[in-house]
Amino acid sequence: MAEVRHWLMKSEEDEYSIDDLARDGSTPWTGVRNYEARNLMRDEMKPGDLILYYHSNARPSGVAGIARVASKAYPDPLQFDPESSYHDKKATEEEPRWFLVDVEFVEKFDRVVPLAEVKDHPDLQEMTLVRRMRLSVQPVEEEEFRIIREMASS
DNA sequence: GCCAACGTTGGC
DNA sequence: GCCAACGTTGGC
Repeated sequence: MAEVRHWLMKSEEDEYSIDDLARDGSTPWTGVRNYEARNLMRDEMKPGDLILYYHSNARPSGVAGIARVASKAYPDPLQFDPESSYHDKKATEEEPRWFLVDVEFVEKFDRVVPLAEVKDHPDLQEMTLVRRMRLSVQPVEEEEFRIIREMASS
């Protein structure tokens, strides 16, 4: 079996929080409309990979828990839905443009690890979260994942 | 709510 | 194919 990889995925707390994921068990990660984020989901993620669940637009923003990749990549159904704000009229069933994976709940942290603490930690300076503000799906090193999980329980 | 960062679009 | 204008993300 291939090695488990680690990721970070952002969700606006008001839109879909770690509590929503805990309630639902799992959810299709709809609405990603950034090519780099799409490519990671489509080409790199596999079932069993672990995810830091990040709340954006929150008070404070930060890592709220852990989730897991629960499916292979498949086309985001909302791109075909004219009623959806995620509709993409250039996408067709034959040639989908946007892909997603299902994400399942693993655990909610006892406390959110705020972005400010991540930015302050000397061993987390290379994280995409610190260096590039606007990518909503991003790779995380195993060591970074471990450090943040530890920060949540201290 | 403001606004900086930065990805995307479209005119040329 | 450059790059200015535009739109969105997301911290604060």
